[in-house]
Amino acid sequence: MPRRPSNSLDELDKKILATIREWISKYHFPPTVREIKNAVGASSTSVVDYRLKKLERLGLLKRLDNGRRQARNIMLLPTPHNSDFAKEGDFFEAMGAKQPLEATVEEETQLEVPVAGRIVAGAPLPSFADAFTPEDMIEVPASLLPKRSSRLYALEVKGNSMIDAMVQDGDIIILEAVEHANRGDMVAAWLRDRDEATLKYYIPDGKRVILRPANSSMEDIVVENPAELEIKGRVMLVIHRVDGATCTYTVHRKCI
Amino acid sequence: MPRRPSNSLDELDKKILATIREWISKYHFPPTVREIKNAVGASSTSVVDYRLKKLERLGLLKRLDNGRRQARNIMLLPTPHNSDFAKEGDFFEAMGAKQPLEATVEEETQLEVPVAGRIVAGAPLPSFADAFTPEDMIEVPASLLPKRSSRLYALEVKGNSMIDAMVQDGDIIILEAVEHANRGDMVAAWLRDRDEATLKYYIPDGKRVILRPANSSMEDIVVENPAELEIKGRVMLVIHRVDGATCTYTVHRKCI
DNA sequence: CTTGACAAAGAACACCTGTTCTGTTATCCT
DNA sequence: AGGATAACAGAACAGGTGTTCTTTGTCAAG
Repeated sequence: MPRRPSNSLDELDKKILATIREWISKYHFPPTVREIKNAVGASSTSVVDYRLKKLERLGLLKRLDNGRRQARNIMLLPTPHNSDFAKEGDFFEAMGAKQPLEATVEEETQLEVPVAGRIVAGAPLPSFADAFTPEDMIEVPASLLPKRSSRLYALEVKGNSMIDAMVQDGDIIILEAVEHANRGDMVAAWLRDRDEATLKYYIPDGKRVILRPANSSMEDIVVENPAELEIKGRVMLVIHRVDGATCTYTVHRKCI
Repeated sequence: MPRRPSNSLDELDKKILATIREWISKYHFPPTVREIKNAVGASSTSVVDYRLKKLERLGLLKRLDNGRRQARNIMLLPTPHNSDFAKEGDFFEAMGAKQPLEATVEEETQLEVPVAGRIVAGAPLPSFADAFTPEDMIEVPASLLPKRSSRLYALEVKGNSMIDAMVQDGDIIILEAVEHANRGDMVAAWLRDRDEATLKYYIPDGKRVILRPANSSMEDIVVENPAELEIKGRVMLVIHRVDGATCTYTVHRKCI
C-alpha cells in the first residue's frame, strides 16, 4: 500500500483558511489564489490550488463552478471543523458593524431585579413586598426598560394558564409595582371574587373594568366592582428563555 | 452652464445596486462588471463602469484600488437609508472611503426602517434588496436594537402560518440582512426544496441545519443540504400591535 | 532498497476582467 | 437653435487569475 491522501489539516491548511477568513473580513471579498500564495508564503499557485482542492474535498470551502472560470470564487462553508465560522459568518455584518454579538451583550448595563415568587392562576399572587425577601435575582438589560424604577420585581410563570397573554410556563415577567394602571397597560392582578391571578390588558369602562387577553381569541373578563380587582403591578417586560443562550424579551409599551 | 452630472439614483443605478446585493447574498463575493452588465441588461461594460464610478462618488460603494487592478473589487458601503451608520468611522477610514454625503450625526430615539414587503408561508420572501423600494417606513425605538446596523429592514407578517414562531398575522418583524446566522438566531429563511418561507431558530448540526420553531410543540425541520436554505435575515425585533395605542416589542437576543 | 502515490515548484496557458479609448447620441442651459 | 457636456456603445488593451502541465522531492508500505 502506497501513501494515502491526508485528511487532516496541517499548518498550511489552517493558515490558508485563516488567510481567507481575514481577507474576507477585511475586504469583503475572497482572495485570489495568488493573494493567498503571497499571504501564506507558498512557493507556487499550484500548491495553493492543491490545498484548496483538498479543503473543498473536506467540505471546508467551496469553489464555485458555473461552467466558466471565475475570479475569487471561494466560499467558506459552515462546518464544525471551521470553528471560527461565526466570524466568517459575519461576512455581511462586516460590511457594517463587525463586533461579535457577545461584545454588545457585555457592554450592556444590566439591572438586577428581585424575583418575588411565582404567578400561578390558582395561587395567591406575590406582591412587591415579597420582593424584599427575594428567592433570586435576575439580570435584565437596562435598555429594555423605559425608565429607572426602584419598584421593579420579577415573577416566574408557572403553568400555561397565562397563554392568553402570550406568556408560557417558565417565562419571567418584570413588573413595576403600581396600584393603579393606565388604559392599555398589561397588569398582573388578583381577582378576589374568583380567587384567581391573571395577566390582562387594563381597560377602564365607566365604573367597570374590562380585562382583555392579549390573544384575541379569548374572551374578556368584565369586573363590575373595581374593589374586586387587586392590581399588583404593571407588566414591563416578559423574558422567555428559548434555550441556554437565547432569550426573547417582550417589551410592553405605548406607541403612537 | 451646460449639463451637470446627476446625483440622484435612477432605475439603472438601483438595479445595479440590487444586483450587487443579490449577487453577494447568493455567492458571497461581488459580481464582475460583465456579470452586472448581463444581469441588468446593460449594453456595454463601460456603462456599468460609468455608473459604478457615479455610485462610488455618491458614497454608496467603493472599488478597492491597491495600486493594481483587482477582480471583483466592489464593496458596498452602508447606505444613507440609515445615516447613523456614518458614525462607524473606522470602517470608512480603514477602507479609505468617503462618508456618505447625507451623513448626519444626530441621536434619534426612533429609527426608520424600510418595509420591504410581506412574509407569507407560500410566497417568495422579500430580501434586503427590496428595501430599496420600500412600501412604507416604520419607526422603531432605537433602544430596542442592540446595535446600529444599516442592513435593517422590515416585513409584514401575513397569515398565521408563522404562529409557531410566536408571530401573528399583522405583526411586523425587523430583520437584519445577514447571509449566515449564528447558532440560536431566529432567521427568516426560504426553503428552496419546499418553496416555503419560514421563521425558525437556526441550529447548525454538523453539515445539517436544524430549524427549530419557537413553539416547542411543533416539530423541527432538518435541512440536510445547507444549500437548500436561503437565509434572508436575522430576526431582531417583532412588533405586535395590541390596539391603537399599545405595542409589544419582542426583542430577540443572546443572553448569558 | 524499491515502488508507488502524495506533495510541491515553477512555468506556461487560456481565459477572465477592469479599464481605457474613440465615437456617437441625448440632454440641459444659454 | 446651438454649444457644451453627460451618458451610452462598442471595441480593444493590459494585466489579473484559475487551471494545467511537467519535473522534482518526499514519505510510507512491501
